[in-house]
Amino acid sequence: MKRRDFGQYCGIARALELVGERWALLIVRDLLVRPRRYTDLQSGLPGIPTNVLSTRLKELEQAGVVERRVAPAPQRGVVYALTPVGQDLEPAVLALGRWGSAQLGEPQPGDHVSVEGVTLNMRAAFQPGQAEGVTASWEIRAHDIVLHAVLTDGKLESGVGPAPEPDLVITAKIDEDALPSFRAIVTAAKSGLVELTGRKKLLDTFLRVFTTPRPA
Amino acid sequence: MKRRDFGQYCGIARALELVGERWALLIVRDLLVRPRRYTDLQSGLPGIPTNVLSTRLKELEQAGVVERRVAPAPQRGVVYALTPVGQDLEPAVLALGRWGSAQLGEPQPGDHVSVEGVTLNMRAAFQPGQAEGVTASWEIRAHDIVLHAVLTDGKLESGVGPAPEPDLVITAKIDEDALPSFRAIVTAAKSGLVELTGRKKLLDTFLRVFTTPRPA
DNA sequence: CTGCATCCACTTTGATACTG
DNA sequence: CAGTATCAAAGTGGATGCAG
Repeated sequence: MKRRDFGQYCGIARALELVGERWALLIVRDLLVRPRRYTDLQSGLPGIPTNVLSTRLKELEQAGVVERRVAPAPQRGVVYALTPVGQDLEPAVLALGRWGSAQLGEPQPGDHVSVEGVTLNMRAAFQPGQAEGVTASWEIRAHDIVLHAVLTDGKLESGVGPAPEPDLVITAKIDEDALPSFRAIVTAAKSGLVELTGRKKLLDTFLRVFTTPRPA
Repeated sequence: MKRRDFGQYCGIARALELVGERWALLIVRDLLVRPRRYTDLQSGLPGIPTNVLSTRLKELEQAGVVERRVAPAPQRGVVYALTPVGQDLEPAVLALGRWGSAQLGEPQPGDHVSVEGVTLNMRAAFQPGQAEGVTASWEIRAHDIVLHAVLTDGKLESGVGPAPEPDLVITAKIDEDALPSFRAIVTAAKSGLVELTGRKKLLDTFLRVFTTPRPA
């Protein structure tokens, strides 16, 4: 397996050699949220050819970014997860996501949204400066998407699924045929198109702590 | 010109659609340092096929990342520069560069180093926390590479070429046949393999402010 | 079922040559 | 200087096959 390189001794070039190929960073994005199986990745990345997914996983494994685990006793099967090196990609992925979010136009017909995507876009929107000292937890729901954000003294933990004891559950009322993207959720929240269960005042906190800078 | 997209309404996917193709971010890297002409880019990116450079520049222009300027009176010709949107990519490029720098092994035979690469790797190594309140300027030299870093009350300005009135000129003594990468420069500085002109105590400051985390 | 491998049409890349 | 033209090789997307 010969790697095509850029012939530059440079951190950026190296990064692109390791995770710059098509679909690679989207695989990493999904794995940043939680370990996934082959078919999970496949369905979370609509349009990825199966052989490309297979190839990428091998390359990422060889690059030391992804780890292939054969799950043990109970639910056996293969699970892909990020190595510590792979997890170190999070700041870079979030930075890219911030920039990309500002360049998002309207959803194209055929676009999909995954929980992983929404979770990462939420993390990208996180403003540590606005969160200092804040402790609170949210559960966010839209269509069939459920995720949570837990702030503990300004530190963020986030992931898929319900929060254990959410201070506030935000259910965004998004049009049946519209996409439940993070942006759409925030827009809904700003317009009051949400159902709130819990400490309703924490909605403003949420909107302050998770801010997508307006696209120019 | 049909864009292949990822079918996801997600900031990361959007970013990859706009600047995720081969060579694109390296072009952006070079332009983050200074506007360049076609042939400058070509020689700074050894190995890029000319038709690919041409195609990328058109795509990046259409994406609103790069601007094609026909230079006026004196030195006429075409100059490529980043738009404000393109400049907003800097945090993402630096984050990728930080990660990639940690994954750099030894230079491969045939690897090149460009001033643009060194400059960006230096910016990626910048630790704002260590620079608070610091005002100083350095000129860094190695082989035929010359760049500068000017800290004004903790704010960094950096670029190619000599500094106007450098507080310290650091000339790294790097083996004739070794690459003058930023990493090599830092290594040389740590080993005292440098020639210093000016306020020699600022070498330690430099090393503290520009720190590449050790690769694991 | 999951986790791929194989096959094939199509597109992109890389290398080189050439032009206004 | 600033690209276009050409063409072989590699990579991608889509469909299908198949073992555990």
